[in-house]
This record gives sequence, structure tokens and C-alpha cells, in this order.
Amino acid sequence: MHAYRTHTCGALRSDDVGTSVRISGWVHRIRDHGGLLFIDLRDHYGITQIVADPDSPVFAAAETLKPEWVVKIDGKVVARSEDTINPNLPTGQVEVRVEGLEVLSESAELPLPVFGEPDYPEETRLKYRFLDLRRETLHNNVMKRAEIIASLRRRMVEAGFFEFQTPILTASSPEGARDYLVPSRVHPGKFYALPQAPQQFKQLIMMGGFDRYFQIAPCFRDEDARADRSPGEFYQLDLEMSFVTQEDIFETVEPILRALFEEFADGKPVTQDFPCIPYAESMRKYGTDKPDLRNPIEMQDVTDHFRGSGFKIFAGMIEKDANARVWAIPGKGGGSRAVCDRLNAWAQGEGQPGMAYIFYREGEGAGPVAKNVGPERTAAIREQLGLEDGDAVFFVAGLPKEFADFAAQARVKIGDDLKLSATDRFDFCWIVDFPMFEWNEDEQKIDFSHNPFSMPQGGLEALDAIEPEEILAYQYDLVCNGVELSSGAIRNHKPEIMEKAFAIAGYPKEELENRFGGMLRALQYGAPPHGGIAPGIDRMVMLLCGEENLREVVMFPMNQQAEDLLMGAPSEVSQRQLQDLSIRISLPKAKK
RNA sequence: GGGGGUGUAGCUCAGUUGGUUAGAGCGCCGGCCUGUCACGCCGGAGGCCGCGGGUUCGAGUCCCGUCACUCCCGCCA
Repeated sequence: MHAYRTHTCGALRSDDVGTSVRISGWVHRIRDHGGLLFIDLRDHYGITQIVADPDSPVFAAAETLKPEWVVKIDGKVVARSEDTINPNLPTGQVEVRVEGLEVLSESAELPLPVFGEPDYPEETRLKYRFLDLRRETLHNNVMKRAEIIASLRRRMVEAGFFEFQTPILTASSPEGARDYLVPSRVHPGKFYALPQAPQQFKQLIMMGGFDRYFQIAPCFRDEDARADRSPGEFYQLDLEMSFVTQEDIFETVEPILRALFEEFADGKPVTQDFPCIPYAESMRKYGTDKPDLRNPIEMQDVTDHFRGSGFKIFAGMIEKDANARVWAIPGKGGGSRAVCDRLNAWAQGEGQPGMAYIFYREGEGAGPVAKNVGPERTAAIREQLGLEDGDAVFFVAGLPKEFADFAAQARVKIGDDLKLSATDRFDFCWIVDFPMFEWNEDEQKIDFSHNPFSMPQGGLEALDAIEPEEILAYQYDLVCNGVELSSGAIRNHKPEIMEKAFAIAGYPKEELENRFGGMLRALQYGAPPHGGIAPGIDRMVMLLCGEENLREVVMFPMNQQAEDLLMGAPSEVSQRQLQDLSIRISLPKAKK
């Protein structure tokens, strides 16, 4: 007989009745009836009920067991009587009468109960992550993550991609996020950087002639965390393809992600045909470049209805600034004063002066705005938005650049409050046609708005002919349920276009040479047109697990301050280690 | 770097206009219990009310500061 088990804790069924078995696991839960003792024995695979009665040779020993002790049980599988079958357990038809018992490992009193999964402080959960990982929800999330990654790998290989590893110790890149630096011993005073993404490497792989690359790639960025943004490190499904257009990439990636989500969505519907929404349209309709399409509300420009109207606040804004706009957020079924006042109060709570509204009843518009603009304009707004009695419309006004964020929030709030937004669905879209450049207010100059390696639409001619802020790029985002899963782009594979693009952003040729010399050199020896994308693994798993925080889908996450409370990272190092690296620590005075 | 929220038993939380000895549930310890599966019943231990200062006859409660955690803004090409 095997030293520890003949079966796992999830294996036994009615067919096994009458056999002698050996199982090992953790003591999950004890129910001691004095003359009868039940133990739920748990391992990775499931739970099996162990029964000890006073006739058992190990009854006394069984009574001493405590939660989370690890034990080995020898016993006989017996059928449960009809009235004691537990339909909630896969093994609930049977139980094991204990005949032998060995304690493999005792447990100290638990700082975090495994059973029942009550809410516990983040700090405790992270410090005792190994206990938290035993708990059902987190255990299942981590398993789901493993299955998702396995499925992705299989699907990528089937689609003709090859997985290559790229360096972890690499060069600091001057653009983007703060780098994690690793000092070089061999070259005192010099540093490696951990990759923020294998961006340049994957392009070099294409220039190396490999055609289709992917990698479950670790990425490192030294930026502050959010609930949906891990501190320090995270994983991307990094991929790149040669001789492709933007559409080719969509047609390759879309079926893989659709099938992946369908596989793990527990029956929730997944978008069959990902809509392509131009960036400008997304901003206009949703106020954001990562719209949650489960919310059906689309905003509309209603500036003209307020121009010269009796609603002086808006009319004045429009008069004063040619760029001022009024956007309308239709609220189906929100047509009551109570609802409108509540949303207005919410807006004030968000630091806004308020949120103007009209609601429609008995064929006409009601509310202060309706009074001020008069029945014709009120009716025209209703007409434009297709509203009916019982509906409401809310307005935000000013410069779109300044109010878009709030408008986006209001759209979400109204969709949720009026229960217009769907749940239990995965709604994907592509956001396309991002601008290549944008005006940097702080530095008073034109800057890249996204990836400087993206191909501008229209190529060199466009760069020469069009105002920088009007130039679009073959740059796209993938969005699901309002979560940005990924950015991607068709890359700029022509050095002369890259030089021109960097010149527009104010970088002279020498600087381009300094910063991206390796890449530029590679482009000069026959670079294939290529492009790719890198969906965030952690975020996809988070969506599929229905979690709101990345810590719930990462095996060993750090806290918000980028500390690993279990391993104690970051930590001080020895003088000897510092000497090897020619490094002397010079801390700011105030801190110790 | 900035803003919000939270901080009372191991955990989740209650604690009145500032007023005797700070409570409950879960967990833990002890006892009873032969069909439970959130077992049940009885009893018990366990508190620098985050920390420091102030106001007051009196502070868990009010004020100031500080620390920790968390969410957000900045940041994340």
C-alpha cells in the first residue's frame, strides 16, 4: 500500500464501498458528538467524511485532532444511509470508517481560518498566504488561472505561434514607466533593467524572421498600484506577427480570446463579433476609451439645442467658447423628480456643480431646464434622443476635454442606478484609430500619445501633410466590460518614418539613435511589416473569476506598497553584497 | 506626492448628548452529547479601544498630530 494514499479526498464513490483505503489530507472540520466523531478530510481534490465511533481503535486519538492538522487515515469505505447522504459533496454518498490514524503534521492555532472563508484583513491574508491559498475561493481562482494559461498556450500553438523567452535582465528603456533596476557586479556603476514588456525583443524576433511569436511574459513596472493594477510585476499574453495588417491581427486574436472566454465564462454570453469603435467615437459616445458596453447608454451632442436658449448657464458657455459642448446622457425609465434629484445630488457629491436634467411625462418635459429652454427645444432634445414618457436625460457641459471623465462616470452611474446595464456578460470591443500625437500641456509641446513605435496611418506623406494632432495611428486597444485588456499596434518598420515621427515629437535624430539604437539598426536590414498585441493575463483571469482585485487571482501578490509580507521583500542586504556591487546607500535624512 | 475611508477581543462588528465593571457573534480552551456535515447544549479565558498629545471632574466617544491598511488622483509609452 502506498505510504500516504490509495485515493485522494475527492475520489471515493459508491463503487468503492467495501474496499479498504488510505487517504491523507488536512483536518478541515471536526464534529464531535461525544460517542461519534466526524472529520471532514480535505486535500486539493475534495473532501471526504471520516467517521470514528468508540469501537474504533483510534477513537481516542481522533478526538485530539485539531483543524488543519495533516493526517493519514486507513479505513473502510461504507455507504451512507439514505438520510445521511450529503448531496453537496461529490463524495457525499460514502464515508470512511477509520481504523488507523497517523498524524503527519500538527498545526498551531490558526491566524486565518481555512473553513468558511470569513473576510479577513488583507495584511493577515498576505502574511499567511499559504493558508489563504487553502481556502476554496482563492484555491479555485488560482486553479482557474492555471487552466486559462494552459488553454491560451494550446490555442496559440494551434494558431501557429511559437513561444520564445526574452531576457529578464535587459536595458533600461527611456520611455514609459519607471524601471526596476538591477546593479551589475561586473560593470560597477551600471545597471540592468527588468523589462516593462518584451516590446523591442518581440519586434526583433520578427526581424529575426520567426513570423509568429507569443509568450506568457512577465512584465515589471515600478509604478503605484491600483485594484486592477498589480504593483511591480504582472503577466501579459505577448504576441507579435509579421506581414500583417491590423485586421489580420484582429482576425487572429479575436477567435482565440472569444473561445477562451467561452470556455471559462460558466455560460455567460461572450461577444461574437467584436465591434471596432474609433477612439474619437468612443470618447463622444462613452466619454472614455474603455467603454463598458454592457451599459447601453450612448451620449449625444446637444449643443445646438442650448445655443441662445433661456438656460443661461449653458447658453453662456457656448457663447463664450467655440469649443464648449453640451452632452446628453439619456436615462431610460429615469423620468421622475426623485431619480433626477438623486443623481443631481450624486453629481454634487462628486465635486460637480450639479447635473442638469429634463424628465418627460404626459407628453412634455419637466424640470427647471425644461422651463428655461421652452417646449420646442425640450421636444427637439427628446426627438434627437428618441425618449418617451417616463424617461429622463441628463446634461454635462463645458469643454469636452475637461468633462469627459465625469460624463463617463455619470453614464456608468445612470446605467447602474436605472438598472439599464447588463451583468453576467462579457462585452468586448476594439478601440481603433488612436491619435498618434497629442498636445502636452505641461511641457507645451507635441508628444506621442501612445507607443512611439506605432505606424502612423498614411505613412510618411501623412506626417508631412497633416497637422500632428490630426494624425491617426494603427494603434488599438482591446476592451472587455470596461476593462482595458491590452494595447497593440502595427509597428513602424521604416526608419525614415520613425525619424520623422520622432522629429515631430521634438526628438532629434541623435537622441533617437541614443535611445533606440538597436531597434533602428535592425530596421535598416530588411524589417518585415509587423504588429501585435499583449492582453493582460491577470486582468483576463480577474474578469473570468468575477473578482474586482488582482490579488484574488495572483498566487503570491504584494500589497499596495509593493511589499511581499510573506517573504519580507523588499529587504535590506548585507554590506558585503553592496560592496560587490560598488553601491553605497544614501537615505534621505527624515526616513530611517 | 495628494485626497477619501477604516482602525474597539484572534476575526467580523455594536458601543446612546462625553458618565459606573467596554458588549455580541464566530474562533480558541474545558465539559456534556451515537448521524452530523455552519452539529447542538453548558461554562471559561481573552481588551494600552492603532499610537502620541490636548480639552474635561471624567474620553472608546470631542480636538490636534502621527502610524498602519485600503480605495482613488497623480503615475502606469
